[in-house]
Amino acid sequence: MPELPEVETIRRDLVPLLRGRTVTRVRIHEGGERLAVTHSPREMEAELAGRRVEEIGRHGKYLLLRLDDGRTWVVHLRMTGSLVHTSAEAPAHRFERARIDLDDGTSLRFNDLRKFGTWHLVEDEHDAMPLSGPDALSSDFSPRWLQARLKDRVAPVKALLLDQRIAAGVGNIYADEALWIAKVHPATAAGRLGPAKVKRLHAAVLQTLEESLGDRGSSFSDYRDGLGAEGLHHVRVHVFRREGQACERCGTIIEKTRVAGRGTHFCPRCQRPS
DNA sequence: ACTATGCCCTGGGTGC
DNA sequence: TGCACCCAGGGCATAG
Repeated sequence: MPELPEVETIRRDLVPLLRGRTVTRVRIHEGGERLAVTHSPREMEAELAGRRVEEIGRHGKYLLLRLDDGRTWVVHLRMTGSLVHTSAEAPAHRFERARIDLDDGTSLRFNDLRKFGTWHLVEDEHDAMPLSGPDALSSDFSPRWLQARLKDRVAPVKALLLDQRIAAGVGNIYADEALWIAKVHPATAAGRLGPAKVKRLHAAVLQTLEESLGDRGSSFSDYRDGLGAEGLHHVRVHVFRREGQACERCGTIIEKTRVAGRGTHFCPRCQRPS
């Protein structure tokens, strides 16, 4: 599941391969009717053909391919999507949903087992991500901002960490990791966290995202970087999918439960309810 | 305004 | 070996 560190790794991989390149042809394969949100598959193919990619940006988990006609091609990988640069001749991945051929004879493949990934082609990129707040690695995501967003809320703090309006880019892996680092129980009513704990949680979010980015992301299942390789961070996580194993801080067995409708991993000793 | 729930989708894993 | 069932979850819609 690509979250901020994974999408940023892909972005950095693709910048030198894609910037300044012109799209010669796009093919959305049979069964990809839901991929292009703003256009039909045939329209999307036609609109993208001939466009040059000027810049590649990112906001939260969205990749932003800024085109020479002023529009932005907004790509979201959801849980199982990947965008991998290959030769034109490389055989299709088992779950290839679309291919993008470039003017240097290479191609990009959009692979997505569960078909949840989306493409938008828009004049204003905000239209493609209306519920996104500050990117979690931007200065707009500050301790003060987080404090204000959590104040008086009774929802579990984990649910709010997953809310892209509060911290765009945080997903299930890094929410669990940040809560462990900050020693906060995931089901704590957000408004009950004092300023010191909120500050600790904010720092923990940055820490886990940056550590994973340094490892080129986590490959728990389908995530691949822009060249098709796995990330390295999944072997260094503290709690995510480590239920039944010892907490590396205190030795207590990590538990798995359900919070905000998501699988949630935590240390019952380090992260006592407060 | 906030919170909870269900939907989308499909392969992999489990239990019988 | 085969089959039915359940699980994973980001973003969004909807209900309460």
